[in-house]
Parts: sequence; structure tokens; C-alpha cells
Amino acid sequence: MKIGYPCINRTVQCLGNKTFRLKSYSEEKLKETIQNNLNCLDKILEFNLSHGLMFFRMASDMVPFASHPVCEFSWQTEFQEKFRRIGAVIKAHGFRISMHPDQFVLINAKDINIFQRSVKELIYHAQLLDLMELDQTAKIQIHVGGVYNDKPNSIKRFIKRYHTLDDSIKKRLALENDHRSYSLADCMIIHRETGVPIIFDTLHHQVLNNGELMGDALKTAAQTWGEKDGLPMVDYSSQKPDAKKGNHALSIDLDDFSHFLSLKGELDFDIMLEIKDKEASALKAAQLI
DNA sequence: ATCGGTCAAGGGGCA
DNA sequence: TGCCCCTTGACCGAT
Repeated sequence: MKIGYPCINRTVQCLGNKTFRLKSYSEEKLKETIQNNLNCLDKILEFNLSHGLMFFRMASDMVPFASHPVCEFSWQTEFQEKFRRIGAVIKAHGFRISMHPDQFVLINAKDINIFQRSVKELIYHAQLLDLMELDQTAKIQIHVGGVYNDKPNSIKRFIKRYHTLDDSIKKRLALENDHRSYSLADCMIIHRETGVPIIFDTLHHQVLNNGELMGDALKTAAQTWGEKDGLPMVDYSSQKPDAKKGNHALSIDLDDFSHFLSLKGELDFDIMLEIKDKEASALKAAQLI
């Protein structure tokens, strides 16, 4: 079981992913930004290694505008060697890696243009992981997408589109249950038709479910992971007290986390902590396992 | 110096 | 149909 946190480290004195707006785009600035992001990733991995945090979600804006028409620069060639070196570090130490494209990646979009843009964005994510020469245990996680007032057909459209995706995407894709539209049971329908592994999100499940007990749900999702996919991934977060349902807590609630761990039984999986204070909570959680 | 609107990209809920 | 919300954090620019 590996513990991780997403994208940002508040301890390491290195700011990756600095604001980069389309208006200020230039190839020069793009190169500087990528170089800076890679340096920060290096430092964060170093921090994680020395603190035993072996699961990390890489930020999607490692290469800003990578799938946007404005980007005609071959970042793949320019930074190939650097990506390969970071990948070697990841493999040497056994880090688990995931990525999570933003909500506008919609495989089941009604608008074919949105689907096509989504594919480009997924290709970018896959290229990044391929350049690092990581195997298919490094996952790209997304949500099912929109409902469009017709969930059965939106699910069908997801499945149909999924089958058209390039293999480099399919082997890395994982689906996460969300808290508004697609529950674990909905994701399972898609899993049965595609084999796509399901990342179980604990808080989303608490907000949107079909009456399954947490422990059973965890097991159901874990069974969707094949041999090549590696250990199941789980997104854990706790509810922010007194806030709207689904809001992430500022810091980990260790009692709640212990309770969650007690539900897992014999299961093993890697846990991504989606909590505001990032590595601080991950460090506390890592002490418990 | 500070603060808040804004940023490539979408969808859902509600009035 | 139009507006605001989700969710993120940094930064741009107005004051």
C-alpha cells in the first residue's frame, strides 16, 4: 500500500505549474515553463522518497497547452531525455504514478468536437507517461462525463467511443466514480463492457451511491483491476465539516481514515489523499499504515 | 501593497 | 434561456 497526494507540494521550495495564459504564449515561455516544471517534479519526488510517500499524481499542466492548436513546438523531442531520466527515477524507486485530466475531458460528449479535443488531451497525457517509459500501472483517471438527460445512452456512447481510442490511451485509462452523475454502479456497467479499471473515490461514494456498504464497494472496485494494471488505486478524502456535501477537508481526519482502513480486510491498494493540505496529511496517514 | 476577478477547455441545477 | 456553481491556485491589473 502506497500513500500519495496530488500535484502540489507545499513544503518543497519550488513552484511548478505557474500561471501561463494563452495571451502570453510564446515558445520561449513554454520551454522555460516545461523546464521549471520538470525541475520541480524532480525535487518533489526527492521529497516524497525521503518521506516514504510513494504515490504521486502528476499535474496535467506539466506541458501547458500541449493539446492546444497554439502549441506547434515539439516538446516531446526537446525534452525526451529529461522525461526518460525522471521515468528512470520513478521506476528505480517504485513510485506509483497517476494523472487526472480536468473535467473538460469528456469521452461521452454529445458534441463530437469536444470528444475530439478530449482525445487530443488524452494523447498528451499518454505521451508524457510513454516518454517516461512507465508501464501501464501508471494511470490516467477521468470521470464518465455528462448525463445529457439520458444516462443509459450517455453510458452507451462512452463505451462506443472508448473502443475507438488508441491503445496507448486505453491501456492507461481508469474511471472514477463521481459525486453528482455517475456512481460506482454506473462505472461498473462500463467496466463490464470495456474492462476499464475503476478508481474508487470514498467521498464521492458517500455522496452518491446505490446503498452499497463502503467495504463492499471498495472490494467491487478493486476487482476491476487486472494483473497489468497494478494494485487498485483509491481516492480517499474526508468531508469538510459543516461545509457542503462533497467538499474536501482541509486536513486529514485520522479517526475517519483509520476507520476506512479497518474496512479493507485483505485488500491491498494505493491511496491518493485528496486533501487540501497535500503532503502534510499524507505524512500523517503514512504513519498509520 | 492589496485584493478580487480571471484563466483554453463543460456540465448541471435552478429560476 | 441565462446565470451561478463546481474546484484550483496563482497572478494580473485595478485601486
